[in-house]
Amino acid sequence: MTKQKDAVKVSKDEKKRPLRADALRNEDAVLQAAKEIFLTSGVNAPVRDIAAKAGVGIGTLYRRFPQRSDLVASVFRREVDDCAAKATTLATENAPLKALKLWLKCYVDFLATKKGLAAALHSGDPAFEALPAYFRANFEPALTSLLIAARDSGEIKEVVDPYDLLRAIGNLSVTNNADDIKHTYRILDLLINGLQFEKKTSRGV
Amino acid sequence: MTKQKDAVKVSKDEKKRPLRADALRNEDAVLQAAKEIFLTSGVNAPVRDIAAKAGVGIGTLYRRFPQRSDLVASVFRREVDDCAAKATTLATENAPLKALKLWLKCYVDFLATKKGLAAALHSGDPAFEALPAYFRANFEPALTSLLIAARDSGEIKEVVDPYDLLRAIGNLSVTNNADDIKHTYRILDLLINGLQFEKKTSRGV
DNA sequence: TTGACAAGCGGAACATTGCTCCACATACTC
DNA sequence: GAGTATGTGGAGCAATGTTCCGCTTGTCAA
Repeated sequence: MTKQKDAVKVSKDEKKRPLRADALRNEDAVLQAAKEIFLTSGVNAPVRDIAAKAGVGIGTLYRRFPQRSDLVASVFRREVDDCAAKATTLATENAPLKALKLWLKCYVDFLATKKGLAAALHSGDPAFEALPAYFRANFEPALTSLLIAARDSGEIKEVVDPYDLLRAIGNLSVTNNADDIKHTYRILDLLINGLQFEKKTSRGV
Repeated sequence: MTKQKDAVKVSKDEKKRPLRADALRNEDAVLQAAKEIFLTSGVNAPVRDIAAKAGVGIGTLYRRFPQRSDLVASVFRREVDDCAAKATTLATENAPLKALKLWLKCYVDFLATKKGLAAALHSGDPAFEALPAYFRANFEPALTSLLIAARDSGEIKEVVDPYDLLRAIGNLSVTNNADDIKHTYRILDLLINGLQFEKKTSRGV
């Protein structure tokens, strides 16, 4: 209503005001603390522990994340963002095939830390409903660009459907235990190897 | 130590004494109540509700099932037992193929009520670790005998690997929503149909 | 049938944890 | 520097898992 608000509004593109600096800091601290605690104690860790680790009060945490599940979902989204963003970084710093390999390893590592979350995803909590779509919406383009770059450079012959590949690796990781990650890496090598050569025409069985 | 105890011990095969009659009744009531409540409210339903529905005190429930997860696991085992036992019943009351069909439908229904449990199974709680093995140890023989009977009677041509079939149907059920059970039935019909005819030699792709 | 007592029962009480509320603090605007 | 919207912190509430223990009851020898 007032001039000030309008002035502020102009400087920002949507809401009335930017978040206060301390609020931003706190939000970041909470997400970081939650990420670490989820990793060590699982997604069912007490909210109090997360607030304590982040050095903020419980009220602060709840203002930003009204429900436990909101926090879990935010951490998840943030990690998806990080992992997907790494595709760009890796692509600029490495040859296409190398970038592809490195990123797929990142992806496996990402999955490896999501054990407890798989259970949460199936809990029926509405806060989690959008996560699979978010997952796909971020990872599929990331992998697609890596695959295309590798094919254009001639380092791989085939471009598999990115979603198929993501799912295949996902299934690998889900079925295996935490310490089977070596096994997952080996199968991953096999998959990458397969990408590098002309597909033979399959016949019979 | 005393004669009495020895006498009792002889009449029983393992522990010192049989469970008191009321204790047995209560255990049964709790399992029944838990089964119903898990179905309507999920496996996270309050323990108090279950005790109330069973008409017993909380202490009674906790004596028999020291942890929530013990109760969940017991209910699960009991349902596995029931479902597996039905294979025998159905086999004696029906022609082999009919028995097979009916049992697979039972199995689908069993799976349909296990949505919340899938999440619990991946929660990492040690009480659940043995459940997948229990699942397989009971269902695989049950299905095997039905399949063999149907093949011996000539009603089906192929005997697929029972575990493959169990898993395939399991995956069907997991991927689909609760009201997609009709769809699962249709695919199940297809599978059964496939069993009834000679397998064609596959070629290409 | 009865008495003795171990086995079992029930629920009050405690512990943990998700979440709310509001008096107080502080970053931002002018 | 003052005023105020914004944000903070943690006490406290409610729900729920779990323990504890005095009372009740099924069981069995006599």
